[in-house]
Amino acid sequence: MLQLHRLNNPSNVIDMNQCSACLIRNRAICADLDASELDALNKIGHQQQIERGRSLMWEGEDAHLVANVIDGVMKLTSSLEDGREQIVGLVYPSDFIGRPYGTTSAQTVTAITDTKLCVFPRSAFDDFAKSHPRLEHKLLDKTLSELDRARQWMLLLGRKSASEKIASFLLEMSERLAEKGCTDIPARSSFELPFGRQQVADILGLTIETVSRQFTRLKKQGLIDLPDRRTVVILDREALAVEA
Amino acid sequence: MLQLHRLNNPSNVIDMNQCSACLIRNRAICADLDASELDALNKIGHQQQIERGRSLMWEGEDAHLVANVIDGVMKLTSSLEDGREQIVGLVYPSDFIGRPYGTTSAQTVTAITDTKLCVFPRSAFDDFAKSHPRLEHKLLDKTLSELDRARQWMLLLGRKSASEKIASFLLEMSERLAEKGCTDIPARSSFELPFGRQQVADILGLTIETVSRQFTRLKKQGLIDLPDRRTVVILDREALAVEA
DNA sequence: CGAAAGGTTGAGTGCTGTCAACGTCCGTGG
DNA sequence: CCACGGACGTTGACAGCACTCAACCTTTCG
Repeated sequence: MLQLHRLNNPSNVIDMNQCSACLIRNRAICADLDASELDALNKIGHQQQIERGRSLMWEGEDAHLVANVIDGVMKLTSSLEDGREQIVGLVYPSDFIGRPYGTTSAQTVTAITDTKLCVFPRSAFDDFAKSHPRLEHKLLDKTLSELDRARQWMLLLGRKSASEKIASFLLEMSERLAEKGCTDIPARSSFELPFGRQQVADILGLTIETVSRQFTRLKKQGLIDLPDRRTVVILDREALAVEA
Repeated sequence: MLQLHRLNNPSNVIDMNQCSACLIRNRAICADLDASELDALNKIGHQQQIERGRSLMWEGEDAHLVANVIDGVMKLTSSLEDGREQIVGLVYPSDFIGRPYGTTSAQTVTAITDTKLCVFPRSAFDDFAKSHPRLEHKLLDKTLSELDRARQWMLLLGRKSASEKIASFLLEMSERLAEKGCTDIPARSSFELPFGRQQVADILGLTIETVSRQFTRLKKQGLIDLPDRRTVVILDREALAVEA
């Protein structure tokens, strides 16, 4: 009975407790809120699971919600009419999704892994944000960082060769995934990609064949190892950095 | 004497009057501020001219200031060690420059035309912003829009062919420049590019030769005309849209 | 075991980059 | 007025990188 209550009423005290136990509590936009503010925010939102492959919103369509990723990885994609697709952003735990103060989503948002979200109706969130400067401040800071990251990515897309793209990608992934995993080793050398080859291609603006060829080339040259299709071991980080 | 006073003391009443007479007053981040707030903001900033080709801040270096563009066009660039360069953003009048709450600039900011700026020391601006939610709100809204724009651009860089890039670019430029010019004609068909060919190439992730070839091809096909090296006339907008 | 999804490898082509020559515009100075 | 030089842009020849198409391999799962 209590369980049921928890599931159906996201706006009760127990949910607030969940919030304070939230793993991303310190990094998400709600980090600077106090208990009563958190309670108020909780009243307008709820947690939601979304399974791998499912989309939360679509490019060009009205987006009635915004969300925080609690666990899992999602992708933001833009597409051309003929089906060509580009991944324009990756969303990790504690990252924010959606376009506050706007109506339509400029990208499609899709779960790459099974994902747990904290979802808010956009209009209610907008009202809340406007009256809570500390939350807007956090959101601004995150958005500015995301903009810098997107622009760095533009350099990769516009000016790097396939081999440079792959090397840069592997290095960034090793840093990002280590970051989230909180490993002791400063630069973790073995990690599991949450992406298939096609998604790597969509991230780098390449074809799946080119990605595959570059992976095997790096393996043959001994810079990396690929024990299975998803995990990557960086054997020679220096050499990889030179390629990038 | 009064003139001199105006030039040397940006924080006086006369400057505030300049603000209220500012052409971009309604579109910049200061739009929602009242007279007294504007006065306070004015006390920490000043206007500055920057001539074509000069840079305001450099990639990777500490950026001690942020700014609003009043008039002119600037570019944000990222570069690789070997000199390859990508333009990752264009800054028009009323747009904001710099990274509040951060220390180093992720891009180089350079004037494409002679430019008039409203410059603020970053730390003073940060303090002001933190205590003025309406300004932060404006800034957040602008940043979110800029992020969407950057991501749309990533689709172009990663997935479009040279001809598609050029067509998309010309259409976007015709809209953007018309927007700023406030012409009566809804979709203006003749406009002057503020960029040389090399800069167009840096925007689109192409070489100067490819840009040149695509321009002449479109001219030969009758989709556009190029009366001189800087002005573009769109003759067949439909066909151009099909290419993009 | 068979089928489907995902990944690798090969052959061939074409788009776009590279290198180089030439053309055009414009300001400077003889 | 013309000659010159430099910045900018165009054009051509050629090469190579990455895409396309296709076959085949590997893994997964019913």
